[in-house]
Amino acid sequence: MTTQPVTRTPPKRADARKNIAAILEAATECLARDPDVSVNEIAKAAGVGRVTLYGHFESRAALVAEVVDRVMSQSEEELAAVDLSGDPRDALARLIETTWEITHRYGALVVAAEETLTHEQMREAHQRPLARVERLIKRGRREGVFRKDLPVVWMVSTVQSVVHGASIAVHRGDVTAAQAPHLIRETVLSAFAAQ
Amino acid sequence: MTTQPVTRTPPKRADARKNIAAILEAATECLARDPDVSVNEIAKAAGVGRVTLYGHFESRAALVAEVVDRVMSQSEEELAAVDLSGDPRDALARLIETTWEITHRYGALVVAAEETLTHEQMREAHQRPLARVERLIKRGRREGVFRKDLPVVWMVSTVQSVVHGASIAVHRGDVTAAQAPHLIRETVLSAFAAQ
DNA sequence: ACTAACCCGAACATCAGTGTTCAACAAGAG
DNA sequence: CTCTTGTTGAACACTGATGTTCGGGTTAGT
Repeated sequence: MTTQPVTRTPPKRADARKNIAAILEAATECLARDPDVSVNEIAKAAGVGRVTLYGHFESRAALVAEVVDRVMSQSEEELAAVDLSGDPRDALARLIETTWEITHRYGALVVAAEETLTHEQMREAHQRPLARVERLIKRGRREGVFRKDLPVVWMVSTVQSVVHGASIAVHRGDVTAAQAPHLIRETVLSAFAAQ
Repeated sequence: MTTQPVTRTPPKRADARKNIAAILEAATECLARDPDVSVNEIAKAAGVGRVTLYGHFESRAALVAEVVDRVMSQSEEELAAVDLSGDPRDALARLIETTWEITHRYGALVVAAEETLTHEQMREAHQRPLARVERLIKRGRREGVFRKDLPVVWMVSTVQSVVHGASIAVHRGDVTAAQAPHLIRETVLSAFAAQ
């Protein structure tokens, strides 16, 4: 999925590759700020003409899909590198830390994805990171450190809610980005603790 | 603010008043489902011509503002009726119950408001309900039943996050609307409990 | 240096939504 | 009953966005 299908066309020219990279980078940044940003602004931010952009991407939707795909695989990589062994509480804290960084970095990009991608694609995109949290929570319940009186699916959703809420709170200036991970961790772990 | 300025014009005709009511009702329902709904669809849902709608409301923005204003004052009324005395935990549970009902009922209307209203208007709209939660949390901290190691503003934001997350979870079918209040209450109270 | 690939701005077609005008028609208030 | 207010669909202008075409200019690769 993240591996590109082998193109049978001769390799692109150097400046074309550079422009494509610049467009993807600019699009990622722009969409993270404003999910409804126009193609025009993305092209301008990439230092490139709008026509050039359309030369490399079939449509706005295709560009957004490509950006989301890249961000997703990079995020997957980061999340896969998190150590989930040991005390589930510590593991969840580490997972939350990384999840927060990703969420904060890409801000409103998820909104752009929601507006562009199909529900099927969205479900697929959420599947792997969600499954990771779910596995960890289940282990914590088995080991008796997380409560068992709430549905697992709710607890997973709670992690997402609090992380997302923190992103908004930071954007609003209520708390700083530096203290956010601590607040999220403290809140979620208290909510999940077995009594 | 919620009181209409006394119009010096003669009272509207009966069918006009009825149509205005139908439009406001339809707009509330439509916007709660899709914040980007077109004026056309709102008019259709109200069983009225688009021109008629524009005869009663200067613009789409004016209509949205009116809808938000009405919803806000009704919500304010409901929230003001909540008994906030007694054990802060029980009081917060009651407040959460009502907050949940309102959030669930009006769904995506807040998104429509964000897209239409100014930041000033949004801040103003959030001020009163937020202040209510904040006062209650502060009292709970003074009385030693809520933790003091997290910023009050963060705790307020947490309530919002979890309620909003529950709305999404219900919409996604992960949990039912009936069990949502219980889950929210259980989660938030655990997160806020003094250790 | 030559050529194919690429860039770019301007102009165009298209589309969806907003907001307005008009003229015929319907209905409430007195 | 009648007159004023209100409703209506069709048609229009306008806006902002997407996506395309064209022609001339530029640049990377060999």
